[in-house]
Amino acid sequence: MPITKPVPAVNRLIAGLPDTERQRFLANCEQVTLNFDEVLAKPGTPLLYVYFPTQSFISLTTTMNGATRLGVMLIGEEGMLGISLILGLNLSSLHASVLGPGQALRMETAQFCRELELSFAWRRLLKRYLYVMMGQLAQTAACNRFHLLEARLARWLLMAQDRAQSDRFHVTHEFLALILGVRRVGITKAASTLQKRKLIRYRRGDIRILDRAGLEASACSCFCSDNSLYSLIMQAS
Amino acid sequence: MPITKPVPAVNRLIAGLPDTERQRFLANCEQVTLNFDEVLAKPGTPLLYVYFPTQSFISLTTTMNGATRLGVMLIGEEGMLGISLILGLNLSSLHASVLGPGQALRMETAQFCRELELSFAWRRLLKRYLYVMMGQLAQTAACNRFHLLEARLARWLLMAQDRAQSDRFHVTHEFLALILGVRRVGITKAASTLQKRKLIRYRRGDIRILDRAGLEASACSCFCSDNSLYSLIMQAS
DNA sequence: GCCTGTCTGGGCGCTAGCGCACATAGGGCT
DNA sequence: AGCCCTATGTGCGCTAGCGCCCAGACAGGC
Repeated sequence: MPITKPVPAVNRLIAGLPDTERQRFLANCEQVTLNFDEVLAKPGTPLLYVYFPTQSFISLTTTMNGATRLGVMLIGEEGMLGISLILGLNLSSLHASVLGPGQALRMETAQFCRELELSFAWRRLLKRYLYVMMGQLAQTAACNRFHLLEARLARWLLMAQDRAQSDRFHVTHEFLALILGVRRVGITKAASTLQKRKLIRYRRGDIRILDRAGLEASACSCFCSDNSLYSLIMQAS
Repeated sequence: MPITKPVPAVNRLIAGLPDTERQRFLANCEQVTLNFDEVLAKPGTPLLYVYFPTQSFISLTTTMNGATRLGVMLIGEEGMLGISLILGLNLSSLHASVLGPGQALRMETAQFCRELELSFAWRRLLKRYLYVMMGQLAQTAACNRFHLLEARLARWLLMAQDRAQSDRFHVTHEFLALILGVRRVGITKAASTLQKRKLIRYRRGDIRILDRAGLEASACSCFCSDNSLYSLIMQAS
């Protein structure tokens, strides 16, 4: 069995459960390693498992006309994949793939539905999480419309850093272009500006955040708004 | 009491309830007239009433930094205002104002919560409606990113026509600019192209759809996707 | 060592939409 | 009638990002 990081590998949603429920839930979960670029959900198909990233993170993208894609959400240890089950629907409308490889907990969807029925705490928590997601979705929509690429890129890098729980992660310009809905060259230009300002450093897909504060200053306010909304709703008694 | 239109004034969500529940629910509703530009919800504040438009429609917009706004959703007889209550939160994250004046049914939020607790059918219906809204939100995000203004305008006009249940309604270029997140001049340009092509006609804020089929051809595919998603999810047994 | 595939950088002409400023026209009010 | 306010139309220079293409640079496999 591989040695895990010294940091306890938890998921914030699961951590939000009352002690006894959490124990029971964890006992029914399965620990898995997610590999880079692994596809966990396709639009229009049901999910087999729900996932709770602990040290990995997942990217959700919309698909238009089957071709064009656009990143709409990033899921790390603060969230889960499969939230639509709280609405009683096992149907993904988005594409989900692994962006940050690593550990996650998972559970079969049928089993998870049973857990939901049993646990008021789970339902309450996940309804709140869904509310936050909707808020962030609306925020992202506006962000894509109004903010300049450099600011959006900075925002995204910060979000990724939080979810990777590390100041380095792997993502190429090509991939960023797909997620932010721009050309690859656009990313190259924006990223190299950030690099010249010593905020980040990258080399063949390995990105490293050098100056988080500076990056926050370059990012649009959406990053802040998202975080405020999350803590406002999720920690509310 | 004013004479209503010959068309039966119903709301599709309410119509989706089983007969006995619908009767009871309607008995507890209040019929109101919504006035143009009336504000029904502000971000960060609780709702007093939930609204079910029957012949009116409501526009939802995000607010960024308090200033810039962007339309994200349109609510007519196919939907409701106050869906976040299904998540157990009485908190609007969006701005809601009346765009198409007319009749609507409303209920106090506290009362509505009680109805939700009592009715499995309501919960099921509204969870599905929320799922559809999320899908449409993601679609709109991508639409705003990729599609040209003229197509987005055409899409919006079609959505408004459906919700107004009429081929004419009132909305100025200025307002459209706000909702679509562009300059007023941009709307003037796009709208006059549509007018030259005899798809629409407008004069001082009074818009009339002349050629729906033609407009559909000019609109982006998002209009179709939205409708498909709605009927797929809402009519499913 | 070489070769191939992936990743990053840069140039060039183009367009949608921006910001700003001004012009015209209809409707309602006095 | 005269006036003002709102709604629409137009012109001009500017920029972010597009599409396309090619160049260099590094890594891994043979």
